[in-house]
Amino acid sequence: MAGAGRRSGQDTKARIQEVALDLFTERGYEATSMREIAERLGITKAALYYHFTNKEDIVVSLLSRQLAAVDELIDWAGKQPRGPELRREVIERWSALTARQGVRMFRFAMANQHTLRELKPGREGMFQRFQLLFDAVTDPDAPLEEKLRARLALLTVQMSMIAGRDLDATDEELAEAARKLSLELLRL
Amino acid sequence: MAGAGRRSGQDTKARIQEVALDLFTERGYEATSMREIAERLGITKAALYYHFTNKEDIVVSLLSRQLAAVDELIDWAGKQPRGPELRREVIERWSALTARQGVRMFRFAMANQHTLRELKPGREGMFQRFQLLFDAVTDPDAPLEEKLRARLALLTVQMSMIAGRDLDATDEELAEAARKLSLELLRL
DNA sequence: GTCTATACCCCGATAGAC
DNA sequence: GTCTATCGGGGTATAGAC
Repeated sequence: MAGAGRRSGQDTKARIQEVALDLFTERGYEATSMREIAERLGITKAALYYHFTNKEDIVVSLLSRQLAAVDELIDWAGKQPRGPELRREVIERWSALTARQGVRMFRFAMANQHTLRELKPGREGMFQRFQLLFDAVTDPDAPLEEKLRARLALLTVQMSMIAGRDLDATDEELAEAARKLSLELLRL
Repeated sequence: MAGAGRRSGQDTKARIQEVALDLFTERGYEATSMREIAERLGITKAALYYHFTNKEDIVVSLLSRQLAAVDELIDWAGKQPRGPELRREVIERWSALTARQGVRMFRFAMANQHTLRELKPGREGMFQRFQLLFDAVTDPDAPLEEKLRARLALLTVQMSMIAGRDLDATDEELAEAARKLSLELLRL
């Protein structure tokens, strides 16, 4: 066991992420100040800037694992033959990803859409990532309704986590219901 | 015709709302500063505070007409007998409201969810308003999936305006496709 | 390598002069 | 009805203590 009076940099960094995720989710990214984060941890604002280059960097660090998983799904989908089977499989994986990565992160992402749209961590921002997933699930020549259907099916998984928050069901039950409705929208 | 060199207070107020709606929608509420709004109009920040008590007041003034229409729908729905017929009619009115009030306003509302959740203009905030609409459309004893279905059906109308933005269709075509999918979700 | 002190300029908001 | 001046607090940058 390490001494209690000293903290490693790794430890502090993780604690910053922990506190930041809580505050960003509760009050929103913009409404949360660097001073608040620092105060909760008993350190100064400047200490945050040792561990992260700026406020945005904190949020990017929080999302990086999620984004890597999404990128993996996009790459996988790009290599498969198009069709109803792919659509079903993408929804299944997308749904599993949401459940596994933690509903907490996705609630955070949905609640801070506007902020996140500006960020470009790695590949090209999550707006473009959604676009890529949409493309994997839709035929480019499909009629408007079909394209909209595909987009809504993917968004349904996340939307449900927000819209069903008060429904007195566990996150797992909610995710399962969302998965079913999502497949239904794609007529699978 | 009024003289061109003088502006009435009404005029200035309307011009502030115009510029603010543009900026709030493009860059988001939090990312837009009072100075930017003032600069675009060739006045100072302080002048804004003559016309509006604070930044939030501008956004509330922009939403007031929309909210009045939503309140009307809630009140009407509350007086009708529950059932599939009411569900269909609520979706139809909700959809028409979205189209009529202007997609622009709803894009703004969706893009700034987190900000708007804190506001309580008049009745009780738009989070509670959604809740009331949900209640009108769902049986309290319905299973989880049915309740989620109702919520998603209502949200689909708005979500489509965001998700289908790149689909190279007119707002009217998009709204019509969304209406159909929304009814489909409710199995009507 | 880890953090504090301090200073910068922009933010929303207010007071008071014109 | 609009301005200037000012306030506390926000994100950010850096110098330097340990």
